[in-house]
Amino acid sequence: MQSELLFSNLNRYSRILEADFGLISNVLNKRFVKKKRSLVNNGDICRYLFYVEKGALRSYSTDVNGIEHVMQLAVEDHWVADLSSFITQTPGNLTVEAIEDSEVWLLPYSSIDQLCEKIPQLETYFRKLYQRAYVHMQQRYNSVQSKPAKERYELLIRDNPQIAARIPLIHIASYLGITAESLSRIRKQVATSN
Amino acid sequence: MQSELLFSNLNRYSRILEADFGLISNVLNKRFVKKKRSLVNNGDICRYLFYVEKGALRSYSTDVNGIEHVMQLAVEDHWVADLSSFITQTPGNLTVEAIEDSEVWLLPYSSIDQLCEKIPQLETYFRKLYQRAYVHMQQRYNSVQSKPAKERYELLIRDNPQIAARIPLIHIASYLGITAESLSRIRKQVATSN
DNA sequence: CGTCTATTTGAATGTACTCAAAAGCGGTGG
DNA sequence: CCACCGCTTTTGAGTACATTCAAATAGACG
Repeated sequence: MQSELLFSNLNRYSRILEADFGLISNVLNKRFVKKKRSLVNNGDICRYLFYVEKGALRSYSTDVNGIEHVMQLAVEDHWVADLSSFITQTPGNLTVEAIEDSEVWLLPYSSIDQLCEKIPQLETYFRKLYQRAYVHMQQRYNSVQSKPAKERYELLIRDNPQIAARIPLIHIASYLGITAESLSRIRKQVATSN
Repeated sequence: MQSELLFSNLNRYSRILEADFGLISNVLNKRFVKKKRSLVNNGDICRYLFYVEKGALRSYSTDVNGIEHVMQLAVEDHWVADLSSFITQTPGNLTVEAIEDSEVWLLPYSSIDQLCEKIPQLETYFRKLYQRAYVHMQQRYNSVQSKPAKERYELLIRDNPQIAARIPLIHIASYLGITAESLSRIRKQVATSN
C-alpha cells in the first residue's frame, strides 16, 4: 500500500527517506468515497488528515440559515480536513464531502505526533504545509475584502483552470463567497466581454 | 537579553529547555517602535518574525483604491509578520505598523531553519503555531461569509474585550471587514439595545 | 425516459457602501 | 497651560452591488 503521489509531494517540500516513508505508509489507510458521500460531518470529531489521491472534495460549513460555505476545494495531491476539529479532537463544524468519486489516504491523528518525533523532516514538512495553508487562507480573505466578485472569479480561472473546468459552478460560487446566481451572471459578462 | 514572556509562550505550546532558549535568545533582537511607525512596508521583504513584548501592532494590505485592510491585530504575547513575504523572502504586500509605542523581538529568517534543526521542540512549536494561525484565519473567513457585521463585532468584544477596549475603532472596523462609519452605527445599536 | 439537481434569467430588495460634513478627542508647540 | 490642528468618530442622505425569491431551462444519472 504505497502512494507515489504522496511520496513525491512529501519530497517536494522536505526530504523524506524511502525507509521513513515506510513508517508513514504503515499508518496510512486508503479509502474510496462516492460522489456526495462525506468523510466527516458537521459535529464529528475529525480523526484524520485526508490526502486526495484521485478525485475532488470540498469542505464546507453550514450557517444558521442552512447555507453552505465552501472553505476548501481539494483535488489530487492536496490535503483536506476539518483542521480545527482535528487539532483539538473536539466536534467540528465542517463537512468534508466528495464532489467526484474519489480515493483518499487517511493519516490518523494518533500517529502524527509520534511520526513527527521519529521523522524530523516530516515535522518540517507539516510546518511548511501549514505555513502555506495559512498564507493561502490570508490571501483569500484579503481577496474577499478588497476585490469585486468578478475579479476574484477571473483570478480563479487564471490560476486554477483545472478547478474552474471540473468543479460545478455552485461550489465555485460558494468558494468565492457569492451565490450561484451571481456567479452565473458574472460568467455571462466575462464570456461576452471577450 | 531575555524575554520571560516569550519563554513562557514557547513552553505553553511545546517544551523548550532553558539551555535551548539561550540559543534562541542569541539570535533575537529587541526593537522599540513608536506609534504609527512601521516594521515592514508594502513592497519590502519581511526578514523577521515579530514577537510583541509590549504594545500593539497591526498588519494590513492596501488595495487599488488606497483602502487599508487590516489582516492582523497583534498585542502582547503574539507574533506578527508578513508571513507570505517571510516564507518566500520576496517583496510582500503587507505593512506592519505600531498602533501604540511598542517593544518587539525580531527573529530573523536566516536562523529559523537552523534553530528548528537544533531544537526539534521549536519546530513542533512552530508547526502548532501555524496550525492555530490557519484555523483562526479560516474561522475569520467563515465569519465574514456567514455572519452579519453586527454579530462579528459582538463576538469580537466578547472574545477579545482587551482589543475592543484599546484599539481605535477605525482599525477594528477594518479588521472586521467593514468601514468605520458602519462600525460606528453598529456600536450605537449595540449600546442602545442594552 | 423520467426525476432530481444545476444553471440561467428576471424583478424587487436590502445591507453596507460612498460622499459629505459636523463633533469629539488628543497631542504638540507657542 | 492652553489653543490649535489633525485625526477619529459620529451622523445624514443617497447609492450600488449582490442578494432573495421565483420560475424556466438545461443537464446528469439511474
